[in-house]
Amino acid sequence: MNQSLHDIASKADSPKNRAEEIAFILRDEILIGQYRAGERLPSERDLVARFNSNRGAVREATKILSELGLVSIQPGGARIVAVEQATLAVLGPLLDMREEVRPQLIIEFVEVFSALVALSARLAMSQATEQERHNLAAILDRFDPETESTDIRSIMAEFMQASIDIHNNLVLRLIGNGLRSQIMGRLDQTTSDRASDRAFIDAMREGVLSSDADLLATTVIRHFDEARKRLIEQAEISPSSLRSKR
Amino acid sequence: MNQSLHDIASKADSPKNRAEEIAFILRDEILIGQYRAGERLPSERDLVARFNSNRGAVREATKILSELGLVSIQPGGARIVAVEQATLAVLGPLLDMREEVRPQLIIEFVEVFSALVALSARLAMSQATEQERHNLAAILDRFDPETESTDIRSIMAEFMQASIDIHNNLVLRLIGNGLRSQIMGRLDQTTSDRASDRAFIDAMREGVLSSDADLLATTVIRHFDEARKRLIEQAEISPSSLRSKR
DNA sequence: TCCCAGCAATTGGTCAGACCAAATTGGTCT
DNA sequence: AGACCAATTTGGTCTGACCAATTGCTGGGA
Repeated sequence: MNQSLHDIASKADSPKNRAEEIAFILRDEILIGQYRAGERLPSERDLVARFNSNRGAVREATKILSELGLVSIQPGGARIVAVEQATLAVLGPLLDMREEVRPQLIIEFVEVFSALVALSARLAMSQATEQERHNLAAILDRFDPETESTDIRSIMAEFMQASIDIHNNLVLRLIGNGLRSQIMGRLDQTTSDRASDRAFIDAMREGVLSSDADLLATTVIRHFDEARKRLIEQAEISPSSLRSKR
Repeated sequence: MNQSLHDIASKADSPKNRAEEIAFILRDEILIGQYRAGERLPSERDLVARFNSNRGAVREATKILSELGLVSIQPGGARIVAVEQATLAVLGPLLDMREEVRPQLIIEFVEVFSALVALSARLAMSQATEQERHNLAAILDRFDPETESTDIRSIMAEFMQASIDIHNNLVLRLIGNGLRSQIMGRLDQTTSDRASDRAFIDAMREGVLSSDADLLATTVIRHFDEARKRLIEQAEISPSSLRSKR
């Protein structure tokens, strides 16, 4: 069977059925740039022939693509839509497929994620109970600079979730869901400065315990800004980083 | 013909085919709370009987729901998933369906949107050319406190888009897409303080022209914070606002 | 040469019916 | 009660057919 493309994509999503299998292959081909935006997707009957399947499965597959915002289906033909108009759900596949945009994409993610963590912390502080603040601090306490096992990334993710549980902002939660499912497990283990991490965590805990929203926000922003600068340096050093346009 | 404008403006999304029709009905029923999370969705064959359709259409419909994150389909049965685990795409329907959560949801949206606008403005300032900054200012200049027609909301939306075009952060763009498509045309025309709006716009323009990212960010945050407070007051005055849990 | 009306092929939308494998269910035996 | 098993239900796959709208070609007229 043809699984070459599938293997690349299988980092996170494994198709549950034939329709998803077809959808994922087509999705990856679109993201790779095999079809240009505005072009027509092969007709359902052609896809049936290509994938040796049936129209039912193919239609379900194209339905998925249209739900991702990658194609626009109309009677007469389906057309490819620019990635810029798609859904957050294309982020993960994009990270898996396009090696050359990975560094830049990760930087962009950090920029947004930091703002959202700062916002979430701020909102949580405005209505957290004593107990809830201690729970947040407990999450931060799990960080241990000695052991390599404790990943500051997972701690931040958990902190984000916990703070969302406090303020219960559904919009923020849904965005968080999207980002988490797309990014989780796709980030490299970049070595970070453990001492700086330690200081960051400590500042966070102080902010949480004293319920100082401003301190929390600035701490988060500053830390992620450093992380961003590190990432940019790495991207500039590594080859094939001269990306102008997507 | 060109129906994009109509599509965006129309409050209720009109199904393009039978599958979407079925999907939207089921989606709304789930969001209303007709099925509880964890419950089983009626079997495909039952749905065929109920909607007087065929399994192909019904399967496409459930595929859409699963893509929205509202149901989890497995051999043996499909189960309803909690709204909290869904996609941003449920926001719009939620605004349309659940009158009682509308005010709270709008407040939550404003909280997130303001943070994103502030971030976007900040990112844009860090790399905008002279020309681009003037374009941003031109958008703000469209605001005219005398005429009722100029909606500050649409100006902010346009400003957001323009700033995204400058920094070109794909993550932020995708989130913006999701929010825009869900919120556009579903917000009431709340009367705002035109004088305060004028001051806000002026401060924004000054920040843009002087490329002062910090001024921009604080201006945005402060203005939306006022808007939020107004919304909270309105929500507390209006009936059925004592919302505890979703 | 250019434009466009009209025709034919293509395309997505809908539908009916069949079989398979996995999961669920309900009853039975221990 | 609990473990086990068989029947039923359920989603997954597949075939083949017809309709309506769109598309694209083509031939005739300006």
